[in-house]
Amino acid sequence: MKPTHQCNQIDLKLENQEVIVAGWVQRRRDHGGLIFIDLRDSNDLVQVVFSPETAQDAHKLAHELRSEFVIAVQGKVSKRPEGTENPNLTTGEIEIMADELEIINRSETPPFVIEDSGPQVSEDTKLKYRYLDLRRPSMQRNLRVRHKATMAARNYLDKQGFFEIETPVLTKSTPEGARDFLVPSRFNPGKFFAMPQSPQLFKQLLMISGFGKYFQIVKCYRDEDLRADRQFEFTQIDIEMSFTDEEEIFALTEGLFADIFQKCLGITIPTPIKRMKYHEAMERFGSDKPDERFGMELINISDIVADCQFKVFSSIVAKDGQVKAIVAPKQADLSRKQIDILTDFVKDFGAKGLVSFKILEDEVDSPVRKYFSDEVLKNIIERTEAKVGDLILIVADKPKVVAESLGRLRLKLGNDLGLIDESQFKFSWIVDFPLFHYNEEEKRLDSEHHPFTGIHEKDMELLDIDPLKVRSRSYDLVLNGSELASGSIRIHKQDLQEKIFRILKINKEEAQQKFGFFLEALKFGAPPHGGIAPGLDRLVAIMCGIKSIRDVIAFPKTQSGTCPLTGAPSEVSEEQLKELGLSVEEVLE
RNA sequence: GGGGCUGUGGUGCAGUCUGGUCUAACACGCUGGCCUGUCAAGCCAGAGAUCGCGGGUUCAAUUCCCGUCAGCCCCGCCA
Repeated sequence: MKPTHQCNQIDLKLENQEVIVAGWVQRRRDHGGLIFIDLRDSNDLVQVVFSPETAQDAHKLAHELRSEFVIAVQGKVSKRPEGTENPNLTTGEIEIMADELEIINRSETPPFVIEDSGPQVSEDTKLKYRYLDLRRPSMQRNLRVRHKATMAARNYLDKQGFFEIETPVLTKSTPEGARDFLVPSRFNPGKFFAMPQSPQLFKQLLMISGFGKYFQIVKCYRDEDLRADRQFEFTQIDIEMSFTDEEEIFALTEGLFADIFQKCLGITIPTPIKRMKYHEAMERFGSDKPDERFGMELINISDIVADCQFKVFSSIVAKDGQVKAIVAPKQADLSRKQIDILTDFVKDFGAKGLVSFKILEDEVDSPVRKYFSDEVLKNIIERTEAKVGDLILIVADKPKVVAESLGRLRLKLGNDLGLIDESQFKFSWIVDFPLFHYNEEEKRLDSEHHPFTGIHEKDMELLDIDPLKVRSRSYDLVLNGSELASGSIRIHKQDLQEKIFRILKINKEEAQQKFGFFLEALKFGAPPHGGIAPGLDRLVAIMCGIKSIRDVIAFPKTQSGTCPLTGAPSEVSEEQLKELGLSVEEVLE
C-alpha cells in the first residue's frame, strides 16, 4: 500500500473518503475491543481506530502493533464522535477508521520514547541513536527550518545575480588562525592536504577570475575545541562580490536575512539594521557582539571616583584604567556568599575583584562603604540610575579587563535573572574594528579579522606610525549576542598585502610559501572586492530558539569530538597507514 | 591544558551530605492478562540494576577518599 495522503493533509474535507496513510506507530491504546493507534509521519500525527466490528482482520493484526512499527493503513476518514475530539492534535477533529492494516516493518522497543515532551534523554544516548532522535517532531522541524533557510538563501542570491561555485575540500594548509584538519596524500607521501577553515582565498581568487558575484553554502573545518555553538565542521553562506563596498554588502545581507526570516518564520525584520562602532560596543556592553535584548549596560564612573578615598579605584583611574558599573535590578538582597560567587566569576576574566553597593531604603550597604563620601555615592547612584533594591557591581582595571569581566557578568546576570526576552531578534552591525590586536604571548601584532582585510583609507598613514589605531574595513552582523556573520572589504593590491604580512611578522619566505599563489594572483589585475559569510548553524539555532547547534545538525559530534553513532574517529588498518606512509606512535602514559 | 555539573534497570530520576535500615524507591517504558471511545487510556500481575570503571579507607561503600572514563556547560583555543 502506498500512502495517498500525509497526516497533516487529512481534515474534515476528506470525510468519508478512503485514504492510505503510512508511518510509525507513536502510541497504541488497546481497549480489548477498540484499538487506537497514533500514527506519525514526518509531518503530523493522526489517530487510527481499529474496530472488531468493521474490520476484523485488521483489528486482529493491530494487536501486534508496538511503538515504532512501520505501518500502512487504509481506511475511511471520519469525524470523531461528539465529545471525543482532541484539541491538542491538529488532526483532532477526525480519525481514520481502519479497513486494512499492513505491517511494513517491525521495530525493537526503542531505547527512548520518540517525543518532545517527557524526560530529556542524555546527549550520548540521543546521538548513539540519532536516527531515532531525528524522528522527534522538534528535530524534524529544526531541519525543516534549516532547509528552508538554505533554500531562501540560494533563491535570494540567485535572484541577485550570484552564482554558486564549489571550491575544494582538499586544499592547502595555511597555518594562520585555527588548527587545520589534515588529510594525508597517498600520491605524495609525507605531504598533506588541509581541509578549508573557510574558502577565503578561493573566493578571492574567483573575484580575480572575473566571477563578480559568488556564493556557496559550504562546509568549513576547524580543529578546535567544541562548544554548544561550535562544531568541527560547520556551514557558512559564503558570499563575495567585486567592485563593491560596505553599503552594498550591508544592503545585500540585510535583504538576505529579511528574506530568510520572512520565508522561514513569517517574521519581518526591520531594515536597515543599525550600526554600532566597535568601540561603542566595547564601552557599553563590554563585548564586540552585544546582546541588546536587555539593558544593564556598563556605565563609566571613572571621573566620579578619580579622587575618592578608595585607593583601589583612584589609583586605577590615575593609571589610565577604568572604573565601570553595572546595575543588577532588585538584587540588593543577595547574600555575601552569592556576591562572592559573582566575584569569583569576574576573576576568571582577569578582574582583581568586584565591588558591590546595595541600594537600600535609606542607606547604601557595602563592604567598602566607609571609603566613600555621601556625595560620591550620590553621584554614582545618579549616574547609574540605580533604584532602591538594586545592586551596583563595579570593576576597576585596565579597559580590556573591565570590558571582558563586566561584559561577561552582564550576560550571566541577564540570563540568570531572566531579563532576556527570548522572543526578540535584535540585529546590529558592528563596524570600525581595529585592524590588529596585540598578541601578548608572541609579542607581535595579529589580525583582528584576517590578514586580507582592507583598511580605512583615512587610517592608511597610521599603518607605520600607530598600527593599533588603524581601523579595518571589516564588519560583523550580531544577532542576540551571537556573531552571525563576519566579513570585510579585502585588500586587492599586492604591495599592501605584502606590507600587512610584514607588519604581522610573516617573513617574505613564509608569506611566499603559504600565500605565494595568492600574492601572485593579486598582480594580475585583481578587482576591488569584499564579502561576508553568515554562519548557517547559528542562524538556524537562533531562529529555532535553541542553544546548541547540535540540534540543527543532523549528525553532530559530541563535545569531545566523537560520533557515538558511527564510533568515529576510529583506528585504521596497518595497510591503510602504510599506503599513506604514516606510522602511529604509541602514546605512553 | 584547566574549572564546574552529571553518571543508579531500556529511559528519566530518589537515595549519597550524616556508611549499616538498600533485600536499591518512584514514574515512564517493557511482558502477560482484563477491558468498545481512548488520546500521558484504565485496572491486575510480572520481568528487568553486579549503583560508569579501577583502586583505597572501613567489620561494612551506591554513600567517604584517590584515580580514570563518558556526557554536558565554561575558560584557554576558535585569523
